[in-house]
Amino acid sequence: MRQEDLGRLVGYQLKRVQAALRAAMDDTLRAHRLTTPQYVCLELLGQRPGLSNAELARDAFVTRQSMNAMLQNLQDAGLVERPASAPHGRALPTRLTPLGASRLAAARADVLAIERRMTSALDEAQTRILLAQLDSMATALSG
Amino acid sequence: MRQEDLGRLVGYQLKRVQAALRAAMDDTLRAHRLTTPQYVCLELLGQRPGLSNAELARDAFVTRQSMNAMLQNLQDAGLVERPASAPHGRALPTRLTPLGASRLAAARADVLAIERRMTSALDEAQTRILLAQLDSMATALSG
DNA sequence: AAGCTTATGTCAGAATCCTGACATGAGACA
DNA sequence: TGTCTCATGTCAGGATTCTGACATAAGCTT
Repeated sequence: MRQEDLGRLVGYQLKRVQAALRAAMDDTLRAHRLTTPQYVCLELLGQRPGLSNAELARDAFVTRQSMNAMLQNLQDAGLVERPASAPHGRALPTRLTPLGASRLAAARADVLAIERRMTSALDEAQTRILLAQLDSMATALSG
Repeated sequence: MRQEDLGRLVGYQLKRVQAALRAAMDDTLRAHRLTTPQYVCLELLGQRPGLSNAELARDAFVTRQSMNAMLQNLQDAGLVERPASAPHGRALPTRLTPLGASRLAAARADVLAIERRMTSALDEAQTRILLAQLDSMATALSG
């Protein structure tokens, strides 16, 4: 097939996998009435309740403005809740509603199935090495 | 449950690396007056001259409409050229102008430096394995 | 106490990208 | 030949995200 130079760059293959993963997640999450960024937001809140908008934005790799709009939608859908006033500073700690928690649990099963399918060619040791390599790549770029 | 921590998911680390890579490329390419998608487009044309808009879109992981707008900008900037009418079918084969080729060469040096920095912790054998793993992950999701 | 720094939430505007739709050109096939 | 299917380029509209900017709140330094 096409054996062009671009395919031998890690950055290009990275983008290719990420695009395929995003498409697979969008397809699956549509049945749960969630977008991929929304799912990431719910997952973060499920594991670390009380995160502020800015913290969520950093961990989801979007801007504060984008995450704020996303939280508005999730709040209107009744999946998350925020206090009207800040208990400390300006940060508004966000939490999942019972509806949001159940929606997350249902969606997570399907997303984990995608993750398993994606890494089906890798055993546990290879996956561990891959995670370490990805971590070193991210820190090499950010740090 | 620590096992289901987001950081232990390959998909999340993938997104993290991709975000860091995109930020690094945006910063570097700004000096060349190029965006990251525009650079990818020029790189594709540099290696496979005469690609159509639809082919470029597929290989750059964007829609035809987005790529078409991108080509309009690159054409206005004098970096690429397209014939006014299609020599066969409806596809308009696009090529780099001399200015586009030189711009690409200058930008490529900086982008390859980022690629090397990103994979600085990996030797040649590890990089080869990583590329193979990423390829298997993409095909497992798409196929 | 006063000023500086940092972080957060928010508003306004623009740029980017996408979904949906339509007409055109080429090849396949009855 | 006529029709069907597929791919391409393009238009219109909307959704998402970003950049830039501002005011507020807490911690720290002087």
